[in-house]
Amino acid sequence: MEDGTFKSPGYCDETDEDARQWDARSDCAVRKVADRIGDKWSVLVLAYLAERGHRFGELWRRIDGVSRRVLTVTLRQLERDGLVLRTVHPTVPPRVDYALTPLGETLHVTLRGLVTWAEEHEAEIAAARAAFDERAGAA
Amino acid sequence: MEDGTFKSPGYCDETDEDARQWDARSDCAVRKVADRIGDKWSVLVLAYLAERGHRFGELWRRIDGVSRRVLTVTLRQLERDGLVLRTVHPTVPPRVDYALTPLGETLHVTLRGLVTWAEEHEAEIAAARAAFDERAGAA
DNA sequence: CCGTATCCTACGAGATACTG
DNA sequence: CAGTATCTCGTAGGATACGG
Repeated sequence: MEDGTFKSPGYCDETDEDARQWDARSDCAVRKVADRIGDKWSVLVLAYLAERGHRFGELWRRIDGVSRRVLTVTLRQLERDGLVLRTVHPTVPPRVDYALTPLGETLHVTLRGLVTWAEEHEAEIAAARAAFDERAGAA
Repeated sequence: MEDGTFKSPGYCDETDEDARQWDARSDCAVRKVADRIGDKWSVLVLAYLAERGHRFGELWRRIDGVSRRVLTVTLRQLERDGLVLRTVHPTVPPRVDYALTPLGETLHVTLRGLVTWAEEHEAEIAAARAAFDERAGAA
């Protein structure tokens, strides 16, 4: 995340032809997107920017808990991947606006599916957890 | 951050009614699902199990790179959340089968959306990166 | 075969202070 | 205001060895 180098050994060097359905093949794509939005804040940033453009400090204030440094890093990654557009206004004091690119918006739409799933099945998961933990406690 | 105007560690104790669209509210659900499948291996496990049931060692061999310990932890979490079913056959040598629960399958379907997105936009992201890195290098 | 128990390291990420 | 520079630390996760 910090440095420019990319991941460790190659996950994406598959040659399986019969595995292209959704398994070995997709770990590549999934891994990539997971590395991108799987961190602690990217999804939140995407969510807020989907709502409307934000200035840096504005974003920072809304996403409470994130440090300026980490927010910066997060935004840089999203910018690097073409998901977020960064606009610097040469004023004083400086002003920087962030917004979603068209590509970023398509991702956001997809992400909503995940959020929806999470919201719809929150109760089921909680129930499963409770049951599991009780079994574990009983044992 | 420390001014108490917001909530520090608790993300999911919201009372906002007007925020239910997709912003502050959804960070809760998204955060939960992200914590669940945002780790290095869960998505892969889900993918393989969606294909068909697997035994432990089978899974371990297919997802090369994961340690037994971490695979165990991953599976336990998924089991705990009701996404994966673990069946122990009281034979000797022991045999343990893993499969997706119905809930797990619904998540898998949703996840495919993300994979599809990643595959469809892989090239765009690569291009954006190249452009970004070049700008960075030029500066 | 299917794990658990330990130990250990690398990296994500918070705190803090400084710059343009 | 919008970052950058350091330092530090918690923890996910790898290696390895042992247990049922």
